[in-house]
Amino acid sequence: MTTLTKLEGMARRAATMHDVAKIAGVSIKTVSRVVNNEAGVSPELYDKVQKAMKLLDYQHNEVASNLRRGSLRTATIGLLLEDVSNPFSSAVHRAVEDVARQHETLVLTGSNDEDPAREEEIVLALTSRRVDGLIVMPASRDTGGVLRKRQANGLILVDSNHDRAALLRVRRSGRPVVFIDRPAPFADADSVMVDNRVSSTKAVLHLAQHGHTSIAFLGDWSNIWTTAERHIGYIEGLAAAGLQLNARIIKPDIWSSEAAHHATTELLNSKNAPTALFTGQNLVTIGAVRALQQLGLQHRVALVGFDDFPMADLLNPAVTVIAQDPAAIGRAAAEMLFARLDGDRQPPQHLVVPTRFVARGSGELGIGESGLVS
Amino acid sequence: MTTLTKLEGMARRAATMHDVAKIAGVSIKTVSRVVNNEAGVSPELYDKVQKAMKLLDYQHNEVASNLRRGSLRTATIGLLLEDVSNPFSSAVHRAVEDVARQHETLVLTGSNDEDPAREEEIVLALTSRRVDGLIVMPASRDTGGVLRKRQANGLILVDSNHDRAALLRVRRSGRPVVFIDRPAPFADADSVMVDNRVSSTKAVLHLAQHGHTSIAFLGDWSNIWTTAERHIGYIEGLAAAGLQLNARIIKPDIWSSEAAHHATTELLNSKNAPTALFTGQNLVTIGAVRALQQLGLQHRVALVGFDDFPMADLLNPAVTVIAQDPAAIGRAAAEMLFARLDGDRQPPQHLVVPTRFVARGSGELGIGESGLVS
DNA sequence: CGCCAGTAAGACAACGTTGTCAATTTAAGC
DNA sequence: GCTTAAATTGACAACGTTGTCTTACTGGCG
Repeated sequence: MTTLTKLEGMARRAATMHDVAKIAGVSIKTVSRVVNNEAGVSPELYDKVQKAMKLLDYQHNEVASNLRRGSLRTATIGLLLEDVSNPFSSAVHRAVEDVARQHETLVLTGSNDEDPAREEEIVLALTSRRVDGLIVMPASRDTGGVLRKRQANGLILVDSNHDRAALLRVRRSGRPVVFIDRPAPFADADSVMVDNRVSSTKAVLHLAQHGHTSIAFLGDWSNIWTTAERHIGYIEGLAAAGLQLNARIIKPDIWSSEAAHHATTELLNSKNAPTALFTGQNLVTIGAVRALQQLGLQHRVALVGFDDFPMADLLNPAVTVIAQDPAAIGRAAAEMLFARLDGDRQPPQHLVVPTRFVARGSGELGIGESGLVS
Repeated sequence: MTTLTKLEGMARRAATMHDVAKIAGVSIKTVSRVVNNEAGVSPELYDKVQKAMKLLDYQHNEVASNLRRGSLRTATIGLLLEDVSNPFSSAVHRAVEDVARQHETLVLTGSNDEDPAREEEIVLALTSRRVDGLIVMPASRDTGGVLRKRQANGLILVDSNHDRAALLRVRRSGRPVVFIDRPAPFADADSVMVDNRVSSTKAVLHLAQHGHTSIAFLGDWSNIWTTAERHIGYIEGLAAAGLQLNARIIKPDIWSSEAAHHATTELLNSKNAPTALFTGQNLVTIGAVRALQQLGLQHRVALVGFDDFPMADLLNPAVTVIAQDPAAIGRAAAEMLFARLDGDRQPPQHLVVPTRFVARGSGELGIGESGLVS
């Protein structure tokens, strides 16, 4: 009664240890030992089991294995981004994947589209699949309430009151979460960000040094934390340069490249048009470039953008930017996460990854100058 | 003996149905019924269970659930790309995610970097986590053997002999696999691609129509299937236009933007330099643009590139391309996959997604012309 | 020859869940 | 009041694996 059994149910079902054991004529536990390379299996049986596994195309079921072992590790982490197809996000993704690979871990991704409800949905889906940890770029678009309040002496950021129930639950369950790009919504979580404020201040000072006194700000949704920080940096830059704040050349809440195109055109067609632009995000910069080209002003109006973008160096003039290093951000976040998974119990870390100011031409145009190149 | 039990082991362990049942004073099966919204639970018990779940922060364990239900669905699919941070790949990723969302499914991603060994590794990791299906952009870089053979009358593609053991196993286990961008390595799998050959022929004819008789080809690694197809399309285009094939203006195996830069410079500095370029890939096009700009020839040498890229329309001249629609490819592939998962038993489908020829200027430069813009 | 240590192998329960079926309660019909 | 059907509820096994413990065997030593 060792091997002779009609293999009836072979229809589609994947082979299990039971099947292997039956074929090899050993107990299921012995198969388990072989699979897990445990000691105490005689060479003959080891061989038999190996052959049976090959014959049946046995594939180890990690799901069941993890369940039995106490669901300690699924070797899977979750990565929540704004949009996986955004170049910034996808560069982060790749860096995270590379670190995860070193830990034999796979990455489950989701795009929240800045929608906190969608974010909750994804977090729930991730945790029900028992991911070991989470890297999250928290959504910050508002669902109704007010996120940001103006106060007499500047801007104060008010924490959003979306209920991050699912995220909170993850924290409480003891699984590590690292936040990227934006501050952690909970006090006790790690985060990796760049210094949006200081970088923006530098950009404005750079433009001021080239003689500009009328510098516009074009920003993404102002309830996004990074946008607000960059806005504050802009204001501080003007102050540091001794320039006036002029609300008429501040364009907030630009949600697309097209909107940026429109806003830029309007701005430059107005009386007292600015002589320099500081654009607070990727797509905004691109829209502004398009508008400048259409107006034929690309060599007369200076431009510095936050976030680098592909081809920025091939445009004419090439675009000066504050470049973030998404790969460094992703790598740092992933390394933090795996450190936590390996038992690191330090107090929460808040890493700041430096930005790089890349002068390419568009930010170095002086007043009235016509810096023709090629 | 209903609720009074010392909650000792509450340390870290996530709450299970057992815990909920104990608190609610019902059987575990009743909890299961509530969780799964099965009929036949009285309002009172339903309420009690709900309260207990909230109290304990109960989170359903899909892993165990799936195990019991027969591992039929994990509501997770695998997506294998060349590199998640490549714009083409990430656009595909996003489209796949959107379709997956409609099916309440998460996406596990991996980058194979054109390395078949890495691909096998990821496939193994994915299947051991029991993904429901796979979308794969098959790696085609060679690991030693010869993939492509020249024959007297053109190029013949030879199937690679990497052992795709893991992928084969997936197929045999009955789980669906859809291949994208490149043909399926097995006869019985679905695929979604563009017609690289015909599109390339069109590009060459377009250049010929603008008077060019000396049209160069710059291609990616020639053992990548798409590259080979585009090469064939190029040759067929020349033939259709009645032009000579000139091996000295064909530059194969360009592996980076920098290499493309170098190859282009060399080409245009040689005697009998071509008057038009057809670049067979994204990064190659970008390198060529950079070289043309540096040589000051961007308005004298025509250029058509395969694959659209960001900012192509903002360059001067704007770059004419054959644009693929990665979102359409991803969407189609995901829809095919879910159809299979829902029981579709049609013979293998091979979908061809159309390309779009986008004339922007660089491809419309005539011989000797100097099409100055702005 | 008997005893003990050491190794190899298997029996069994358990991980957290759900399918099956039996037990219990409730309501209704005569 | 008694029978019967319907609705609730729970006991138990099972999914595929691994941890724990027991059993069977080997050989060495006194």
